[in-house]
Amino acid sequence: METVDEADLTRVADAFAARLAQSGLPRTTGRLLGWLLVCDPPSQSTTDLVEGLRISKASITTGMQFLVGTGLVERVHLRGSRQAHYRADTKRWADLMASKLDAIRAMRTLADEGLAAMGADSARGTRLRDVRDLYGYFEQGYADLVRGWTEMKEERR
Amino acid sequence: METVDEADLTRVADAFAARLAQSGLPRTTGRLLGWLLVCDPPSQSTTDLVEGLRISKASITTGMQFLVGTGLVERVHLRGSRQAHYRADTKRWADLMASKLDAIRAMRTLADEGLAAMGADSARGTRLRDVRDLYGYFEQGYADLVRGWTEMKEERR
DNA sequence: CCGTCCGTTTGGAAAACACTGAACGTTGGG
DNA sequence: CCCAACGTTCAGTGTTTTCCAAACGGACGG
Repeated sequence: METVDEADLTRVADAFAARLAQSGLPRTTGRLLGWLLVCDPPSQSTTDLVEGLRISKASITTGMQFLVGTGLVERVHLRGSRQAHYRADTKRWADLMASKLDAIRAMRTLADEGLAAMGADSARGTRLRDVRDLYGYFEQGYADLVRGWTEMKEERR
Repeated sequence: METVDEADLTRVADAFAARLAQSGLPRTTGRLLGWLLVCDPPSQSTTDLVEGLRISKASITTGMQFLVGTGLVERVHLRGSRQAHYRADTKRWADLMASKLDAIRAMRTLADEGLAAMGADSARGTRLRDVRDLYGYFEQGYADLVRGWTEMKEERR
């Protein structure tokens, strides 16, 4: 059993962080999340994280507040230790994908409201109708996708 | 033919801007894009925009550089006018939706690379495998969605 | 009741960002 | 040849964000 190079793992965590940063997540928060996906053991204490990622305690607190808030990470209490431990909850990543449906729906709704604000049949509405049709299509299809995933997970139970 | 209240339209444009701002788009750029979806006439000169949106010339230049760069807006030259005119190109919004596929794929790739960096069969890889499966599913399904849209548009031609 | 070990809050430094007015270069009309 | 109009670039300002060190407060062991 070959041991895994820790430097490789931090690189993986940082790669995740870089990608997540493009979605607006702060760098340190992304590093926390990425690290929790690859670390060993899967549950890490604050001091573990400070040591492994060279991030201040303060940043860990704020980052974890967000991650625990979204459910992507859960706090666990390990017996025998008074420290807080954190563990990635991969089941919740599906919620993250599902939440994008809200963004799509919001855009479709916006287009509908815009159309209502003008004469819905006027030539001026052509552009908004295009936008609404596009988002309407994806709203429908993406909702099916999300449903498909959850159903697949349920029947595997 | 009832005339449309211009204040209502700026409100629609601003609503779009607010939504797009949540995706990281600067406020003024979002207002430009929203306005071009509802304005009349559909093609607007820089001075039209300065007047209608109370945005500085400079911001219009930089905002339009981005919007034209993504293809969401196109520059048109109206005969008889030396001014640059901008028009929303709603066909390109589909590209925007398609580009999200890249983000999904990037995440799936990241997970795969992470798995490769560790022993792929180790128990440690469970979390990354979960993530990869999720993104793999959505990568596949979303690609089908995008394809469905383009095919639908092509056969309507 | 004291000292130690936690995590959180606070205050602030540094950097990134959005937006603007003004200066600039270019182009067409007179 | 000059003037006016137009878009771009530049430099500066105010705001927001990210991150940390230090102060703080609570809980447990002795």
